[in-house]
Amino acid sequence: MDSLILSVIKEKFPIIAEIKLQQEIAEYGTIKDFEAGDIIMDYGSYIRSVPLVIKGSIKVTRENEKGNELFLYYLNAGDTCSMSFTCCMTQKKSDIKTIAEEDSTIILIPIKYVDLWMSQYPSWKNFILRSYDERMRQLVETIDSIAFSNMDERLLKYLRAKAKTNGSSLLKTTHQEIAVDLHASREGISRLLKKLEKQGALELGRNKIHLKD
DNA sequence: ACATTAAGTGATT
DNA sequence: AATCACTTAATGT
Repeated sequence: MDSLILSVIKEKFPIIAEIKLQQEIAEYGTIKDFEAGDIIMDYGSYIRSVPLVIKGSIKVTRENEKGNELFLYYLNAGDTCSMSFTCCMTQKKSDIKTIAEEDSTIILIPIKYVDLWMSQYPSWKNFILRSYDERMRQLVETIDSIAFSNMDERLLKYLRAKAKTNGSSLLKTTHQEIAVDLHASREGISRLLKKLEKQGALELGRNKIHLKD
């Protein structure tokens, strides 16, 4: 059993309360490290385990058949990937791609235990359901920001989410990257950013955006 | 100094 | 708002 996992679970996942469950996670989970930019899961891959994020942050992106990408949300320490449960359970290919936003560490739980613990440990079931609920809310928010808000609001939301997940208001990114994530044109993003800069919401530089509050 | 890549601009649809 | 066809600016070699 891995005592590092044990202590990190206690610290980052307080909702997982049963000692016995913590020990099982430590016994059957494996730690994996990723460097910023690493692709953790790609479209079309089959998933055999569920990740618990213990360090860093992970960017979750959706892609359609034509290769159009769309940013969905970030996973941070204490989060898990809700998509991976259903993916595992139904043996379907992944519809999403996950990339390490920063250097990140996750614990991989084999699907067999994810399933088993649902019936054995109330706090596990609770944790899974709560994660689902949270993610669902976040997705709905994302959907209506796509459906109803103008691009500049969406852009601001995107920048704020990025700042939050990185714990810094100085974002290292390019207009092109943002355009891909938001499924917009680079020129459009440049113009909107310029507008936001004039409004005093941020400061622009090459490869960087300084977000002001 | 030169090449490469990011960002800005105006016109067109 | 997207796309095109540039221009300008920043950066790496």
